[in-house]
Amino acid sequence: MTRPVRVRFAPSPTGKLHIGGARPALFNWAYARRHGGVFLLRIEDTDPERSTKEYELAILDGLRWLGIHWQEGPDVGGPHAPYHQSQRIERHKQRARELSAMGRAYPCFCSRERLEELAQRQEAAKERQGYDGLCRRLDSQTVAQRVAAGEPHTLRFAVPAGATEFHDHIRGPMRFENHEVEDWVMVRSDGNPTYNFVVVCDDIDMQISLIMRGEEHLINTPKQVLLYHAFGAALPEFAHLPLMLGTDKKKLSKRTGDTSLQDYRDKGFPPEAVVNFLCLQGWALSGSQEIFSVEELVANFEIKDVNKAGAVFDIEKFLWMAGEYIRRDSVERVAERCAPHVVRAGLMSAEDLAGRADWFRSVVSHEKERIRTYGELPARIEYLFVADEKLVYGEDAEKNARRHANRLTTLSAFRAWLELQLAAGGDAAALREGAKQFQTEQKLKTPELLQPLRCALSGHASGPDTFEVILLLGAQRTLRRLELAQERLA
RNA sequence: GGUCCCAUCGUCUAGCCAGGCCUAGGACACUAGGUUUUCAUCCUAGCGACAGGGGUUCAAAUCCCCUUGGGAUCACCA
Repeated sequence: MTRPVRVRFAPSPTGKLHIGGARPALFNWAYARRHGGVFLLRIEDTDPERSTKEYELAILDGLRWLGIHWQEGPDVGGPHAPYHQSQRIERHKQRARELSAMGRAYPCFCSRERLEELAQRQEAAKERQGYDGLCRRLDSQTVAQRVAAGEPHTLRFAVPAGATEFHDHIRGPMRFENHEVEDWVMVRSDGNPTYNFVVVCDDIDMQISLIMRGEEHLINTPKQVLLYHAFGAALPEFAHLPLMLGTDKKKLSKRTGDTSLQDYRDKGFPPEAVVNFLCLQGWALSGSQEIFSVEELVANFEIKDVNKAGAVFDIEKFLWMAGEYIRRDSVERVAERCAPHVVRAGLMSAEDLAGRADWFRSVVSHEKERIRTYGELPARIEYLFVADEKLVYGEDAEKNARRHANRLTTLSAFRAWLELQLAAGGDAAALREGAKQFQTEQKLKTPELLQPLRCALSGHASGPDTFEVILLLGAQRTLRRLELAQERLA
């Protein structure tokens, strides 16, 4: 019963792409690539109240950012178009009529009030919740009359007796007793079909061979399996992925921090790191390799290796991984990706950046191993852009500088020495060597020279090599800052 | 509460399916050293887990059962 591999990701555009949603997308995509199948995108926009075009676009954009590509979808089309669920409604309605004609669904005239009452009664009696099947017992003549009279009604699926079984690739054999599954609403009183119905219609029509999705759908699956049987359609395979959890161990939500992919993108996480980290939540390449590429993922991804238990989203490890990707990347690319953050922070304009590309790359090369996200760069290098007079001395930096009683004379002497050195040219290494000599001649301990110096130049207690900072700043600003420091540190 | 799912260091995980190679491996975090003018990086070491109880077996983290704990879901939302 092998059929072509066709998998899908079917987000509903009612919000930004959630990181808990990006992972199933990623796994489906990897699975399709691994098996030479098709990965398609279907937009489940059947809730007009909450769906927006903006969200839809943002979701597509987010997926592309991660490097996930689809062969069929709303923007690229495909043999099973349309890929907007809302545009398939006539087909859904037709399928609903088919099921009615087969006697597998029946009209339900129960009012919302009665349903509410029923639920309350069941709750109070601690009975099983769910529809009691009142309208299922109506005789066909009565039903026909009431429908003809235009009485509002929903269409409910008539769940048969017995049990429903299916195999889950992650959880193994599953079995649900049908009497635990209520006669659920298939078509609303306004004529619009519900999720559990349309999702099956579309998955059948689009010949989906495997449905891989979050565990929250596991309990919906028997309803859907029953529908496949009713339609006489081939059952797809199922795989229910473990949930991504917040630190409270509950399903990840806005409550426990940033959950949208966009948030991490804005913060400057490398997309490769996001992909890698998302994979690591529930799947591992091996017991010892944390960092791996998408190619390695695709070459090794097996559903059976996916964990059953939910994974707590650990932002610390995520940040570590982001930093790891940045450190391993080239200066050129890190600079390129940091650029928008620097512009957004108002430090440089795009033109500045273009005009001083070499200088900026040099800045990045010295900060590359200190940042974990591209977004961390601006705050670290702001001192390079502020007016010399407005440089802020950090508390620690100033304390370190003031520790040395000879700071003013040291600064003054060093400034005089440096002025000559800078005029002569030379790289940071040469300056560093020269400064060592200066230090010896002046009988200074290293901190006596470098701590006041660092404070004067950057105002930070830590950062890149001081002599690199001098070159980054340039002669004029360096000397000016040393001058100012002699007043400010007095 | 009903139904369903799950259970290895604080966290992510390897090992489990095909029981012995496990004195349970790796990573993040944390701690202590080393390298560095500082910070970061890098290196070394340490801390730290098979939820509990029964079985099966010569042998169980691995198989079975129970308990406990956690989670998902109970819409005319997707």
